[in-house]
Amino acid sequence: MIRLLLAEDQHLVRGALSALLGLEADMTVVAEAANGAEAVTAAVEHRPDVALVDIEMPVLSGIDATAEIHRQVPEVRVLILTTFGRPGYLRRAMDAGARGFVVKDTPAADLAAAVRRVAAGEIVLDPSLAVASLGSGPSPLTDRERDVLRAALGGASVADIAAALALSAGTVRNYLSSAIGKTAARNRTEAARTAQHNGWL
Amino acid sequence: MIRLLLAEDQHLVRGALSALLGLEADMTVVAEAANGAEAVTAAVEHRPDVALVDIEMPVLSGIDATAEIHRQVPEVRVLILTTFGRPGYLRRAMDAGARGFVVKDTPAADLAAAVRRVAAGEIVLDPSLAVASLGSGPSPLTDRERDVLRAALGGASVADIAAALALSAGTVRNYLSSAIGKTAARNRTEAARTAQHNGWL
DNA sequence: CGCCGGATCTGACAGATGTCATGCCTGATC
DNA sequence: GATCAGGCATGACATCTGTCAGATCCGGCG
Repeated sequence: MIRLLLAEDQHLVRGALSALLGLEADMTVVAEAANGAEAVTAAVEHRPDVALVDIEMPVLSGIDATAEIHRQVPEVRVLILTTFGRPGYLRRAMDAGARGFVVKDTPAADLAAAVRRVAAGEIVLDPSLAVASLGSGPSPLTDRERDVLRAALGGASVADIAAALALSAGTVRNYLSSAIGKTAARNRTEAARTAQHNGWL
Repeated sequence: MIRLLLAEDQHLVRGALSALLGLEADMTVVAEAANGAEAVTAAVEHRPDVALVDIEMPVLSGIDATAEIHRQVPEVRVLILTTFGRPGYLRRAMDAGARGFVVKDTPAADLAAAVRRVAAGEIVLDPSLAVASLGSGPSPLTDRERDVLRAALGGASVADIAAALALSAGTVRNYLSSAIGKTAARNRTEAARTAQHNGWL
C-alpha cells in the first residue's frame, strides 16, 4: 500500500486528486496540505511514501517545501505536480531533492503510474520537459538581476526598486539593462516575462 | 440522474474532477472537452444537464464557449469553474449566460452541491465573489483602452502597439495614459496588471 | 601576488514614455 | 439640432528608461 501526502492549495483540485488516487487499489491518501508549510508538517508527522507537491502554493512554495521535506524526512519521496512546465522549475525542483516532476496536463491515468514509479525508487521526469530544460539551460541571471526583475514584474519604477532593495537608481538601471540583454528582451517588462516563463525568478 | 459535461484544459484536473463527481450517486459524466471549441461541440451532441466549464482554455475561452452553448443549446446549464475570482470574469460569465460561478478554491464537497442546485434551475454564485463584483463595479475602460492594455501586457512598445492596432503612436499613448488614469496606476505595466486582475481585459 | 567576475556606484546621452492642450469626426441621447 | 462620449490625431513638454563608459570594492583562483 502506497501512503500518499497531497499538497495543493486549491481545495477543489486537491479533493479531486484525492478522489482520483483513492480509486487506485494500492494507494491511500494519509494527509492533505493547503500550503507548503502544512506540507512539511504533515510529511514529518505522517511519513508518507510519496508526497505529491504543487509548486504554486502560498506561505511556502512547493520548491522550498520540497527542500525542507528532503532535509527533515529524506525517506519521503517528493513528486512535484505543477501547472507550468517552466524549464527552470524542473531544475530547481530536482536540486531541492524532488524525485519526479509531472505537469498537470498529463493524462490522468499516468499520474498513478508516476506515483508507483517514484514509490519504487525511480526518478520520473516528463520527457518533453527534460528536453526543454536541457535546451534552455540554467539561469544566466545573477542574484541581483533576479531581484530587480522580480520587482519589475509588478510594474515598479526604478525608484521603487531602488528603495525596496536599498540600491542606487543607477545601479538598478544597470541590472535591468544587463538582464534585458541576457534575456534578449527589448524592455524590462519583456525581460521579466521571459525570465518568469523560463522559471528563472 | 444529472448528466455532466466537463470542460477543462488540464488533463489531470479534468480526470480528477471526473473521478470526484463520478463518486456521486446521482451524477454521471457523459462527455469531456479539453478546450472551448470541443466544449461547444460536445454540448450540442450530448445535451448534458450541466456543463462545468473552466474559463482559462485554449482555442475558445470558457466565456466565449458559454455564450455559444447558451445560443445553440439554451437548455444546457453552464456552471463556470475557474481558478481566479476576478470580479470582471464573474460579470462577463453571467452576461454570457452562465448559471453559476464557482472558484477552484471552494471545498470539494461544495462542488456537487453547486452542480445539483444549477441542475435544479437555481443560480449559484460564490458569495464572496458576488460582493467583490459589486464592489469593484464594471470595467471603466473603453474598447480601445482595453486593446492597448492587452497589447501592453506582453511588454510591447508604443510603436509595436500602434502597428498592431493600425493607430498612430500618439493615439496609443493617449489611450495608455487614460487607462493608467482609470486604473489608478503609475505606468502601463501596473495598469495592465490591475486591469487583468480585475478581469477587465 | 595578479587577475577576474560580481556587486556597487556615478555621470552622460538618446530615445521612449506619460501628460496635456487641442482639434476633428461620428453616433447616441435628450 | 445641440450636446456628449468615444475614437482618432497632432505637437510640445517633462520625466523615465535603457545604454555606455568608467570607477571602486571584494572574494576566489591560478
